[in-house]
Amino acid sequence: MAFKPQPMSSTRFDEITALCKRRGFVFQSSEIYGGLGATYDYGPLGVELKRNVREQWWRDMVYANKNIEGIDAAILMHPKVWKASGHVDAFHDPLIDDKASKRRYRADQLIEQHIDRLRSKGKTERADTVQKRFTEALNAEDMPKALHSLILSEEIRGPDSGAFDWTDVRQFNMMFETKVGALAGEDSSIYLRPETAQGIFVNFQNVLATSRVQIPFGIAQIGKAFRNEIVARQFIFRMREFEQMEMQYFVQPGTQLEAYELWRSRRWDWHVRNGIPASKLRWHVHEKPAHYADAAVDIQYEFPIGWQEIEGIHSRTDYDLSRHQEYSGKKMQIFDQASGSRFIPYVVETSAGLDRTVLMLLCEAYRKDVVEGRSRTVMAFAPSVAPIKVGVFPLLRKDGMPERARAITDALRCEWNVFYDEKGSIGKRYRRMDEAGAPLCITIDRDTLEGEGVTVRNRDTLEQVRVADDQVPAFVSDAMRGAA
RNA sequence: GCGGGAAUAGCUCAAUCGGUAGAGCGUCAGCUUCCCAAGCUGAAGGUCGCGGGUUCGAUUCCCGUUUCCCGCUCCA
Repeated sequence: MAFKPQPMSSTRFDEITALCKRRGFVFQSSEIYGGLGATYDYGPLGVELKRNVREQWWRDMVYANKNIEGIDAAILMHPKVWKASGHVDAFHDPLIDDKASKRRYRADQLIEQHIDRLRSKGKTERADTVQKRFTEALNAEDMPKALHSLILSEEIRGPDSGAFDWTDVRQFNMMFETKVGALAGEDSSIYLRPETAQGIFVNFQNVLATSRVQIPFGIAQIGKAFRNEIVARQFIFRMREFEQMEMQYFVQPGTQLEAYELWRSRRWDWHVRNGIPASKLRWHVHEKPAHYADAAVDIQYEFPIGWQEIEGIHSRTDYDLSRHQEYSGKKMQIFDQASGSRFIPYVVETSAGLDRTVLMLLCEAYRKDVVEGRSRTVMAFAPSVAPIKVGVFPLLRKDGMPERARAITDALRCEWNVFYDEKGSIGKRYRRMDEAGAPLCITIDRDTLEGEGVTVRNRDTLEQVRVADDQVPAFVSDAMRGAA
């Protein structure tokens, strides 16, 4: 996965994060205690935005496809899951820093290179000795320390600096560990899942047996995942606790690339439908897919901080199911009646970051423009994801306008998230709703009391139209579905 | 994780050469105004990021720590 930070042009990104806090989209976690790194909370507007994204995804992935079912697996899973998936090995790297060059290396790889060098110089005996000590160190109780002393005693130097100025070897475990009291065995440590996909794979047979789906079919899930990032920065783009929207699509071996192409375009279109212009999206093809994949591509969005991945579409082969079959001893096969054969399905994965999608929508929606010489800040959300759908105001706080406005608010409240406001000048109230991203504002004026209907103000065009009272719900409905 | 910078009201910032802090905006209460914020009045809100040290006294000086920003580094 390529992560190339671009030079920050980022007053704009800062402005967006500031607005998020000011208006209640996103707060830093545990702020009153000084904050917890790379962890954020969603405020009243943020939670609505996030819920809307989640619902749009579920609608498009689960309801819109008769062969896709949803699940909601636990965050805690049996430790063997992560052995089977390869995460235990892949997430435990012993790392060491060269203080001179400020570069970081895998400690085990430094030693392996050292051994290779000895061999190529013909110092076979010496290489064997080091190899033996290396193997011992890897199995040592304090493996990082053992590797460290081996690097020191062999006087292995920094490959880039030639210096001999190392930090300690530290093990960066990307998975969060926690304890389960009742778990049998020598170790009660278990992990908070680093991805939601495995919850789908381990339930593959359960879903197959209970939901009458037939291959090809998909299992969808939205849920939290946890990664102990070494460097976690850039607001909610990279968090230690984050939420994924994943769908694993199970297909006949040999048809995976067809499914891969299908989901590539489906996922791209979904982002466009949420209001992201295609010009701000691009494909990023993995030249060297991960060990389990035969094809992999990311959808990237052009954030103010540069092009960054928001979703991956990966053809994962039968790697995961095969591994679970091997580690669990349970069959992960499907019986094909037509041919009478059994096979382990291939899997095409769509894996989108929910928080990243939210951040993308925030960045895309944010704009400043000028209305009659006055600047305004607008969150131009698509109606489908806007946290507040309609603001309702009495033009004046008298003559029965507030009562009338409240009645209209209550009528809309059961279907839409509406916001009633009678404070301050009408212009100020419009601007407040602009910052919250409400697509429509309804204003009750004297003519409304005379039976002339209400005015509906469009956030983006600032146009106002008069709508009869009894037509308001239908008008709002149409607007929210994009008809207006 | 390393190096550099920063941290004062919700936000943007000021002041105190060491003697417990102000403004604008925002928020709240009211007034005014029939349609695009910065009209009027009033109020709330800060142990000056946190902990320790020096001092009669620390927001100010020193040390540590946390968080944020920038650069590097890492990432299935």
